[in-house]
Amino acid sequence: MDKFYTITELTREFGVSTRTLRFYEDEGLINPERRGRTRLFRPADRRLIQEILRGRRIGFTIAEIRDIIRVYKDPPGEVGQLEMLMAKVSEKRDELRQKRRDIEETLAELDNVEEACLTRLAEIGVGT
Amino acid sequence: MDKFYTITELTREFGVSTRTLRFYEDEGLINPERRGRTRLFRPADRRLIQEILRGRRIGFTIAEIRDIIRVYKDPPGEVGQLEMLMAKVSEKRDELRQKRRDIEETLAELDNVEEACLTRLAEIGVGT
DNA sequence: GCGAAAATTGACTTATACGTAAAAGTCAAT
DNA sequence: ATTGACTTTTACGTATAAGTCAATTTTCGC
Repeated sequence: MDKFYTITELTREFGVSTRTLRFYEDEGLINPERRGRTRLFRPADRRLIQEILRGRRIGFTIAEIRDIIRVYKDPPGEVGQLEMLMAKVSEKRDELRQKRRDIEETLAELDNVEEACLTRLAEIGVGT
Repeated sequence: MDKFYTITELTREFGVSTRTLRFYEDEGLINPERRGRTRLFRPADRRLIQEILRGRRIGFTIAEIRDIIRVYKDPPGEVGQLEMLMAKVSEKRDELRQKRRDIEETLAELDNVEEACLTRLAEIGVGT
């Protein structure tokens, strides 16, 4: 098989621009192969992009996403580095839990907003 | 009672700068009273700031936060406006649910990262 | 009512995450 | 060899959400 994707195939699949994928490469998040100058994206690259976009959706910065990715490719060898990373992971986890709470609360609030809209619509409907 | 807060009390409580709160005022998110030129923040303003920061944490833009806030203050009177708002609410809800999924997945991944770190640490520890 | 501390304003700067334009290269098909 | 669709690189531009700085007020404690 040895399937690969072109850059535009992936931009279409994920709804991002070519600029975005090249930017991610510049930032060292992905490293597609080349045939001449043209990028060849392998399934592994594709999965990586999915991860990057997931990180992006929850508000991670490029640097943070890079840190997470790096653990897999190139796990740090020094104890100090490992401990720093674990501290960061712990911090991120707290942050994500906070975010999850925020989302729950905001979802509840959106329900209120919707209800307020419906009430208002009913008022208008009755009045006319 | 008629308690109020100064701007710095709130910056300390919420860990933001005075410039940030003034920025939110410029953007029409809050409207603290004035005694002379000095802002007086009432409990209602304080709650509003909590909401704004919650919105910020989950990645809403200022404009989106403003839209949500406006519904309470000044619910739209036209049917068209109401329907537009409800469509937005629905969209936001989908977005938040996606984000919640992303967070769950990333939390799971952070567990993996941590485990990888621990394994690596154990290896190093044994080796030396 | 005075002086330090706090608050205000405006103008400018910053960081992140791309967008956009220009100019040239690639490649398959005609 | 040319067309057309796609891709590349480089370089500069932009929007959002504040931060920084400096120059004034304003307020508070005594």
